[in-house]
Amino acid sequence: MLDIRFILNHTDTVRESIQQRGVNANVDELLALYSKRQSIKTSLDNQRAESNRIAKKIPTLAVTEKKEWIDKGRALNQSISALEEEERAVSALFDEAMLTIPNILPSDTPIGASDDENVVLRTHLTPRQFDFAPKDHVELGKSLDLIDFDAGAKVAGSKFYFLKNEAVLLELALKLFSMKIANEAGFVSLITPDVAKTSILTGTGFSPRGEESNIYSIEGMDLSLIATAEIPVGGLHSDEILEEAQLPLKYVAESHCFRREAGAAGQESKGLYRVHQFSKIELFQITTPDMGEAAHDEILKVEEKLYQLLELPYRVMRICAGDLGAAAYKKYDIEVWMPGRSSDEKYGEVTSASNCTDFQSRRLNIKYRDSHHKKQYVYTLNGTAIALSRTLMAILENYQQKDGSIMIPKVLRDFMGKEKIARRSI
RNA sequence: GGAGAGAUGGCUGAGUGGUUGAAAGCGGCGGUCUUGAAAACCGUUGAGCCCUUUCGGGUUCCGGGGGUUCGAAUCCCUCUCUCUCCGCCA
Repeated sequence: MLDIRFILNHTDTVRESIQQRGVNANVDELLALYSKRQSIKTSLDNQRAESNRIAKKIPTLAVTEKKEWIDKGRALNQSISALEEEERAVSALFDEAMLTIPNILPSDTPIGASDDENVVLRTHLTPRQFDFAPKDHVELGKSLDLIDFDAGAKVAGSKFYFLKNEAVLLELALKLFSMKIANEAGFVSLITPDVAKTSILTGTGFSPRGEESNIYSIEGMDLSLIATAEIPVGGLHSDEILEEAQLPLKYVAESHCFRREAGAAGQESKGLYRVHQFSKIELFQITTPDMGEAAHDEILKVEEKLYQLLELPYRVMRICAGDLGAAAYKKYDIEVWMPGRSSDEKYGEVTSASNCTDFQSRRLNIKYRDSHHKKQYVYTLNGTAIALSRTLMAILENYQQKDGSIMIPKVLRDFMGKEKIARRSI
């Protein structure tokens, strides 16, 4: 959420962001609601002041005079109640409108409507040339008995799966490996609740309700399954005032992700690429505004280090205006080479690092006391260290051998206790 | 799941219907003292919103929501959370 005063003073900047992102948000309506709310509030304040004056006066009055003023107070309070109701209604509309306004954009944001217009910043490693016809991870997962989509569908529906055998070890190894690297960079490990309250969801910028919501809500409770650990970790310090000396706070969390992915289908979502449940390791930082840019770079650096150590070919993307989430001011993705993908470029997104500036912290109410003892909103940044299922599929596809076996990346061998996944003799 | 106790400012903790936005202590900030620091002493110190050039003024907020009353931190209802005991359980 932006600051309403910022919107009032920089209306054109906000309009530009809305236009460049191509989102549906009406600033004029918001401003109209704001001024309507203000005028109601002003007269409400005036009436309350009068009511308080009357209440204070009564104990000083003679018994004979009291009745008259008690009646006056009662009458005034009826008018106040009516105004309060009006104020509630307008405020609700105003709050709703505020939620539709996205973060602003830095001036160097690439212009574009969709992920097609994201900009390649750099590329690491040249994709391998196969001297045989490579299989995709679905085939590999089946032939090596690593992933069972049929069983997942039977138990939980389509787009659920069981991991089996070395796929389980590989996932666990990736978790430990990435946690360890993040720890070395000063990130504190967390395992979070897998559900969160609506206020935390909306504070982080997620919407649990509505047709397009990507969130599973729990029937009859004010709880939803989390779509990323960004949600509970963002909520961890909500309603707190931090000391500047505590910042930056750096967290790395095991992130269980539950997503409805309503309407997402087709070749691009084949196999493990787009599923209802997966895990990742998530990086999160809480910083002062000054530190934001450096923290963003640091998160990206950790991400790149992980994929470099895994020796997977990747490219770093700067995300264009139209492909940014509402909370993100600036965002980088890492895309890994996945030879089994059907798209032309065969790179698939595995991480995403966002600088959300104070957009989340304003809703979550996370502040810090600066050197002048002034309270300011913190910046929040988040990024995927490793998307486990997508990295798993990238490893299967990149490390496959002519004989159908899969080599294990060197950095994972100690965690796995083996260096190769071979066909089991049945 | 049952029974009880509680939730007050950055923290501890008073406060059961009318200058209580809130005692006291701690912490923070400013000052006196000191070569410097500590101690001591003095002063100051919650947040949001609105009006105001400044000074200042108004309003809301004592876990959340609702109610009683001219007036609620204080009374009533309800929800959430914490603690103790019992039950259940990995």
